[in-house]
Amino acid sequence: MFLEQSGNRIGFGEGFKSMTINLKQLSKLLKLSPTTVSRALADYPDVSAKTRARVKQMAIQHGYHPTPVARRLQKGKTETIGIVITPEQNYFSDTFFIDLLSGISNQITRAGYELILGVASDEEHEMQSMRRMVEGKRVDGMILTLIREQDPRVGYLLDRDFPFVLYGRTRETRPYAFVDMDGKQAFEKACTYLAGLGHRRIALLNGEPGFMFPVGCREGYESGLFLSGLELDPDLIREWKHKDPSQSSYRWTLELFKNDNPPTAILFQTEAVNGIFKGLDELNLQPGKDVALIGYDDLEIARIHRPSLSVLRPQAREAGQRVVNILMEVIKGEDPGKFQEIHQVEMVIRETSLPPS
Amino acid sequence: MFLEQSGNRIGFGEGFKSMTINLKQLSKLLKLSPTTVSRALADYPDVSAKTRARVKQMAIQHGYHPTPVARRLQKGKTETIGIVITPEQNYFSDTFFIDLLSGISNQITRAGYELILGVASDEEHEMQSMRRMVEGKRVDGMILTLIREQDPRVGYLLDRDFPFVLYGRTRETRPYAFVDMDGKQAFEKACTYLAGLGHRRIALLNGEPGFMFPVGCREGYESGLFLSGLELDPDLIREWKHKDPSQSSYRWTLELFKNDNPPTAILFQTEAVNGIFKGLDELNLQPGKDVALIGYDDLEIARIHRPSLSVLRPQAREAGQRVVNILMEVIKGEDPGKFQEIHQVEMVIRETSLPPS
DNA sequence: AACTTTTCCCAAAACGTTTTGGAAAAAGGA
DNA sequence: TCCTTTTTCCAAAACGTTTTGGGAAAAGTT
Repeated sequence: MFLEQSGNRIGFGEGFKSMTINLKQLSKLLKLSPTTVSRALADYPDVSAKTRARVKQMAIQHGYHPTPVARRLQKGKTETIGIVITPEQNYFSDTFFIDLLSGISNQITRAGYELILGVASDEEHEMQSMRRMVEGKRVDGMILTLIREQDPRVGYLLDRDFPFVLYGRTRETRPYAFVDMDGKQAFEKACTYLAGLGHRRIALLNGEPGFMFPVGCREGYESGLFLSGLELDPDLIREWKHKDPSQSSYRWTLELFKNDNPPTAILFQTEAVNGIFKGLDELNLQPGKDVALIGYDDLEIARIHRPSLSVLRPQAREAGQRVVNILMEVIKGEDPGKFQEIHQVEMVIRETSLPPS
Repeated sequence: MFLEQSGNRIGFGEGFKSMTINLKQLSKLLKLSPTTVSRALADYPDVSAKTRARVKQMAIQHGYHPTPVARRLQKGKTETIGIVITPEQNYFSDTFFIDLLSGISNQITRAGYELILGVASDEEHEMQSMRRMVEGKRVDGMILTLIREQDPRVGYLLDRDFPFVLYGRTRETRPYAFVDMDGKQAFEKACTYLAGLGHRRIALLNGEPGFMFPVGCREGYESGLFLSGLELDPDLIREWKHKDPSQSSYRWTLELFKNDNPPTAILFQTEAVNGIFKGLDELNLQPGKDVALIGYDDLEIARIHRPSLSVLRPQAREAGQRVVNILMEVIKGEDPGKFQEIHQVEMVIRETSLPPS
């Protein structure tokens, strides 16, 4: 292999300075001032239609793009949004989260902004990664996910008056912007639906305590039982762990059926479905037939499993887009308290939500 | 809710300009020139130890961080690395990919750089997202994953002499930097191991054609057969699709066992394991007992499944770190052809790799 | 024709750093 | 003491934009 051929790529250490034309050069080419060229490209009204066209054409011809770094310095904005993920908490196995991220990313791009990603191994690093972004002046705003009941990140950002939007909610009295799914309404709907089918023993295999989402799930579950005239039986409520959803939900599934009066239906987050299937299999119970199942989140497995899983389906992409749009408003200086959205969740009935046998 | 209380957060539209102290202010406080302060913080030798200490102390006291945007402009670098993911191709269900990303992210942070993320819905958007980063002067270098045999991204970047590193390889004669797992060696090892146990009919349920990784897997598989004195039977090779690994691998599993002389062992990428388990279940075959299984990638399911799955385990975190370190060298101007790493993959024997019954 | 308004353009400043190219002060050597 | 070297600091320029605050020319008005 001839390595000599790489001799012509010297000087890439110059980064964005090399390669392309800049404003001054372009303006020289056009025999105009940089001012006019800049304003022409930005569609200011004080440059004639003719020169504007000429400028734009020349810009395209030479592939000119204003260097973002320079614009950012002048504008005093980073044009950048930060997000920190913690794979430890297994959020990622979710196609749901990817959809959310996809909505976020696309909307950010549309706004001409950038999304910078931090990957933290635990709660402490999560905070550390966020502080680097905020105090290091690397972002104009933050997006937070996987919110805890008491979430130090929220207090931190509120104290600094730094723009942010939550996907989810937390226990905090000061106003802040968020987009959340109506987990309560979703679980209430699923619960009353099952009760309507005749189920009397409905279990809840809930997410990890400490996080905010399971709180709403439980509220919806209890409210659903109440509306259906059913008693709450604490023995029918269990909580799995983020660290290994499959393992813990498997154990708790077995546990649920040790009951003298076992459940005929289970509500849960779809993340936990593998453990549940495994548990039911071991108990020789057919999912959907012997035990009705409704999961929250429409993961791939829900669709491909036979019988296919009835689910509650949050619109993650849309939510992601809303999060970004709201964050842009907050960055502009709008009052975050004005932006508190709770999105409805649709229920998709498939094969695992039959009446009790 | 009293919204008036947010009256004190006016003016955040100023972005990073507000909030914190800048170099000039800090230098005034210290009665030094900005030059000296800057150089003191950067540990230049031409500032006395005493003032250096004084400067650093004051900087910490006031929480001063040089504004990255300004530094980038001056240095002519974005201090930013780009990566584009395409969830469509289902890469993300992999804890493996998260580990890779985690290694990448941490190493980038350590270098004081930023990782910007693009999320593309398909191949075309993938290219578009990358072009935005490269031509828009938003990054100093790119990281590419999920490489295809013919990958237009590689040609594009080579043509522009733009720094990049592949996680994976492609068919390209010009020299480029990459970090790859030795899929060939891994599959060869797994294959000879199974043959050593007495298996004579070993199937390969390979990844999607068009991508580069399955090419190595197949080579290793064939080489393993050869080394073990076994014939290659094309009927024992099938390929699933990225779009729905479970569904397609399920179908191909059933297909494999329609054979008059069915396999007693299957090699595959762990992504496809759900489909395989389902297929075997339907055929009343016990994984591990009736059919030996070795998957590539140590996903959660491999560990928690009973029987637990024997796997080939790539060190994703380390690979991610290497990718970044190499990219930094390439950005500095080093010859990319010098950096071509192939990492060994270890085999973890668990419960699904027994001799044939 | 003289004055006013509108249209179109531009020079200079600013954004917050780092780097360049000295220069003054201190220390060392004769 | 005078000259040389070393130490320590700094003013000014530069990075590539956008914005500010006009100003000249053209068009409209009387």
